[in-house]
Amino acid sequence: MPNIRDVAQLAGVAPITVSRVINGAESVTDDTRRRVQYAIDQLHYVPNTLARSLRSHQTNTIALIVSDITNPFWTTVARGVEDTAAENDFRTILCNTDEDPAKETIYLNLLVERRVDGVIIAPATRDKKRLALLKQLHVPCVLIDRRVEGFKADLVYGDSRTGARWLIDHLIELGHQRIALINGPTTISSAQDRADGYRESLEAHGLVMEANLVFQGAFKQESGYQLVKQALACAPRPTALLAANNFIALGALQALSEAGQRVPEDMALVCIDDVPYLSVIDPFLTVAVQPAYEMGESAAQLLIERLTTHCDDETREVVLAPQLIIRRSCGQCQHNAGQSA
Amino acid sequence: MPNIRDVAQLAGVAPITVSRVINGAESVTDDTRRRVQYAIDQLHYVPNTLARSLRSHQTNTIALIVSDITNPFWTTVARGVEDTAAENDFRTILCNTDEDPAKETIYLNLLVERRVDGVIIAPATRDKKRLALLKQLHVPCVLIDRRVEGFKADLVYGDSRTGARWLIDHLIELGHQRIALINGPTTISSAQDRADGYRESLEAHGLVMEANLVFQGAFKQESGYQLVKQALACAPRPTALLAANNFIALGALQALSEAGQRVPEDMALVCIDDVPYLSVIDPFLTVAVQPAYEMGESAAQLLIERLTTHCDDETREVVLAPQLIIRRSCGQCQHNAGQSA
DNA sequence: TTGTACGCGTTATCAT
DNA sequence: ATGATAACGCGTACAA
Repeated sequence: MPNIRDVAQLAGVAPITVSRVINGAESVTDDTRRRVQYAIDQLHYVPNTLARSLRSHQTNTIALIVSDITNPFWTTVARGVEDTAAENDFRTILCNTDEDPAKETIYLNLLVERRVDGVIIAPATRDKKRLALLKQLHVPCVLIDRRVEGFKADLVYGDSRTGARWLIDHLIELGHQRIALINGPTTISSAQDRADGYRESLEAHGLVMEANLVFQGAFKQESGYQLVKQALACAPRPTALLAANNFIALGALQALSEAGQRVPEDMALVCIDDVPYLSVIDPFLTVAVQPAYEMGESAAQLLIERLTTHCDDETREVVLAPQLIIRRSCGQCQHNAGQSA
Repeated sequence: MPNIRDVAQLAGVAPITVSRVINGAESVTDDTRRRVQYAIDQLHYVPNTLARSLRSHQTNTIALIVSDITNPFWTTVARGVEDTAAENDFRTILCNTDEDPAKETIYLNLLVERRVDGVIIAPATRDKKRLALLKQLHVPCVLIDRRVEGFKADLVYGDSRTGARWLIDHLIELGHQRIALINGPTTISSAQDRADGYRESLEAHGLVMEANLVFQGAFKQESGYQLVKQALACAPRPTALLAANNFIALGALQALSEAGQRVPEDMALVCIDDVPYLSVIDPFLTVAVQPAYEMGESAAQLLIERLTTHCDDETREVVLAPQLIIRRSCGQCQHNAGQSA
């Protein structure tokens, strides 16, 4: 593959002149520029980013580490990050940990090896040990979707506590009294927030949180499936379910379908985040949607600002409001930006 | 950020010794190794991949360029590629063109700038001009899902012609005579294959392909939606639809739902590739699934073989068989690896 | 077993 | 406006 010296030789100039042409420097005669450009075209020369980055100490690359790439919530976040990064001439490396701390460690090392300029991460656990590497090497970092206590970094997350509260408010207004929570791992702040919102709404309506109606597992379909099977065995049986995320809701639908329970006639179901593609068929699910794309945008914005200004001032925190979408079986759709209460 | 010389200095050795320790060379005393490792830990030293690649002319990175990252088909392909690459100690860069040739050009340049070792690509069009850059610079390339006539490269694709044939066979056996094809852009080989299979099956059953029952647009939900609305206006109306991919099927479901047409009572619907998440609710769609994961695996395997053997022998072609999944509204599922006829 | 010298491709700095 | 030189961080070739 041709290098800058090959081009320089063919154009009869010094390598630095080629560099100037590539980078659009002013101080080059139109004539030399033409000759250099001709040589570039002739040789199909493409500059080597590796060498460039080695010199400049900048890769123009950021990383996004998510916990589940199969979840449309995260792919939407990724789009927000990538679009914002691209607008600022940054490339994005997308990594998927599958909620596995070991994978997270591997990726963090890999990314530092590649000298990414910064990292946006949804940490697999609230343990800050793994993130320490970034701090030690002064790699700027933005936490997304999940807080990590004691780790100083910019932070972007959705207010899912409020989202959960709205959903439970909605169910209670519809007359439900026994509402089960099918949650993710409460070691993760977002799951904790949703449990908090669930409890707060119940209490605000003079109801008590019953321990045997609160289930926790993973943010996965299989977990939702298993937990809802358990929930259905409760006596008395709950009349409504809050799924803590979209995949849990899918598992719930699966379990309910197997048990011959119709939604919402036999069992009400609401969840945080929209359930992919489902509304095409039967748009009945009331959900509190987190602004995934905006979360990605916001995180990338914070990171890139830090990268370009190089100022190490106070960390910033962005909390984005959810959107309640109330859907009924009749097919009507009612979108609601404000609180439903 | 510390470099190899900082570590060497702290350990009281030469940089090359540190290099040897990092790369697990035998010829290092246990004592020096310990001292070096201590220095590495002390400084939180992480080797610089950029410099390493600059020296070795190898980035251990391949690229996968897909046409629609929102489609589960492609994310599954990506998993196959990434897993296989990772097993062979290669990293994968994932790029999404959204079927836009301009984006494709940009990505190809970007990837060459980064000196990826090889590229797996689903070309946005059958024009081989954009791919020429790879050839000129001797960057190994594997085509996936789509053929490009006159472009010599390894090739992996699913036999969707057979898939389409099976699906139409199935519909005809159920008694359907007027079957519409809702296709993608026939400039793409996979769409062409599906049209061929459609026609072949009709002819094999003594039916003729009616031009006004063949619709073509994009491999997107919106396109499927619009085309099915047109198809419903046909007189006499078709009794069955073949959607050329899963997103087109989603658009079809949307259009049918709006028109008050139930599937399959009022209109039969089959498609190539499975429709994401839908079977959780109502597993009624008969589909011909392409082995997406295996396609990714296979493509990565071909590419990495070429990278490691450095031999420029003949190009290879891998055609993978689809799997017919016949589902009925009653909830029964019948999986069928062989031909349904 | 360990070290020295040099080169990978590019750009910053300082000259001309 | 253009060029010479050195440096980024690492690994190969060869020497000690």
